[in-house]
Amino acid sequence: MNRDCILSEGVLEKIMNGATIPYPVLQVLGSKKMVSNNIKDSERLRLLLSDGKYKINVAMFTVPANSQDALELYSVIKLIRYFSNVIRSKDKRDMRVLIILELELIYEGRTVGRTIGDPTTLTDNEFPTSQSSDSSNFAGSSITLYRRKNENGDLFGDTKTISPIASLNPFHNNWIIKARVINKTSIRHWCNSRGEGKLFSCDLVDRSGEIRCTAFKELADKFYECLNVDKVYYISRCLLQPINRQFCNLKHDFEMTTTPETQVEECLDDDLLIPKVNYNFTTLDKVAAMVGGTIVDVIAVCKSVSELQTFTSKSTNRDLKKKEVLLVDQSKTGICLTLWGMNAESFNHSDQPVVSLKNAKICEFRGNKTITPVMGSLLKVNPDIPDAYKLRKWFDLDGNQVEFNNVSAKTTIGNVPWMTFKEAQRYSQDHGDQGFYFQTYATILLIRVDRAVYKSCPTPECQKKVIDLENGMYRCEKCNREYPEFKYRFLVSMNVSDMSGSQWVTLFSAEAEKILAKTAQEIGEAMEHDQESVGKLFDEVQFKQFLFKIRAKMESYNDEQKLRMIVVSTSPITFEDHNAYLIKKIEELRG
DNA sequence: CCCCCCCC
Repeated sequence: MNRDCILSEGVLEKIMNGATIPYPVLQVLGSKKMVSNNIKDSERLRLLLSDGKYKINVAMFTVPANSQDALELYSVIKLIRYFSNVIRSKDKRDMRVLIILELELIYEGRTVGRTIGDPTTLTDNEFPTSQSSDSSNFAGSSITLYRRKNENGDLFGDTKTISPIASLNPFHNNWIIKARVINKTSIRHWCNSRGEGKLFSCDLVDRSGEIRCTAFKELADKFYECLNVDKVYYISRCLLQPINRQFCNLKHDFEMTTTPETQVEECLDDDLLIPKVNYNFTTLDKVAAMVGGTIVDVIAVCKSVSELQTFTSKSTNRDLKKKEVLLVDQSKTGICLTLWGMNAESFNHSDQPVVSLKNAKICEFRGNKTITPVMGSLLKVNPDIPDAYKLRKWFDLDGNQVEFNNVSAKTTIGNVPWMTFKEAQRYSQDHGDQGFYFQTYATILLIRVDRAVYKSCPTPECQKKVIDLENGMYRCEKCNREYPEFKYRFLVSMNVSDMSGSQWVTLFSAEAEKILAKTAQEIGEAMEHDQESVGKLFDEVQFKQFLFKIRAKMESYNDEQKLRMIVVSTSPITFEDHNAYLIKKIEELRG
């Protein structure tokens, strides 16, 4: 095969003069592992590359950790992402290099087996080494000369150029950035098979861009107090590594790690030109299409907020607090924001505010997407930014009336579809196995008083029914233990009816307590002494009407398929919503 | 070098 024509002949001269040529094809004529001071780094290569006409020996490439490809002699590669940049070498000489962020192996070296063409070496003199072509990207913004008296003969002692964050890369060592900390995590400990330690990270911005900086172990302690949110710092001598986009959506190809040589110095004359937060918002319709685990920035209106829910995790036995917020935006998409712990408790905004989230995680459960803040996320209510005002205006003008496509349908908030019991029974024939949610406006007809409460295991995380040994002890089969006491719990079976017919439904403690306005303990104790009063209490609830949100699922009992319906929430009916549903139904009937 | 972030 004649491969003489496959290289992008002459392209290196253009690239090394600042041009960006899409996907140049080059040949590897040599490679050498780079060694840098005190940083163990076997994956950085300095490459000798040829375009068939010219060759350069100043191409740098960080081999991705999972790369299977070997860049052996004579390989032919295609550059996917790259740029040329001026760096200062150890001998303080400026030189222009080609930095390759991503490449594709086209032909393995052994199949090519020779040098293509007769390339001549392009030397430094043939391409410019002034910073001008780089700085033009940041139009007179954060490239400033930082002059300072030499106080301690230290790093900032002589005249230095402040580098834009966007220009940082692993091949450029003598940089200083002037950046604002816009977000900082707390110190977190980890322990896994590879070891243990602690860390924190913070996000840094300047006018050119943003980057994450992480400090590990003793450096976490050293720098935690030195770096504070909203403050501006001069930072230098961190290690740059390719970004892991699974956990960081900052717009940068690299992230930084502090080293023992890292210098941090607060900039006391706070530079107002340095922005506060760089958002990169994704609209909710796009969020819905992304895979679980992705980190995104979103801005949306809180259409509704659930009650605080508290429960115990079955897998970890931990007590959890949760609140669900329905987020909507102009893409007519609704998505559930799940808040946990402190975030859930402190979120008390029922006035439909705008919220912005930086670095929130997309979660996926049975195909339904939700969003949740994670370590390193930044949640703001009514942020003072143009996007927030735009959204506010849209929602107040017409967003309120829009019907949203809720992509977190299987949560207790948002658009749970209306169905009558009869419709739900029919729907369950095809969809009952995986379960579904619906809502209906129904009347309580009958509560089974005798079995409304049961004696449960006193261990909070168990809840299993105990056996009364009738000697003052109660046995839990699940815990395989006997206890001197038990705890009453609700398991209420109720017959309710809507316009289509009646249905037996189950209520657990939270909802039963709401309807009966008594705790399971109170009812249980009353049952022991005064069954009549309990009967009366249940009579009072009879014929009361609620909007029932129900989870329906086909379950098998002794080889028999049975449709089980669990009430997940009861609330007073809003006739506005119910009427809108009825009108829609009537219009459907009229065709 | 973390990357867990909880529930159905």
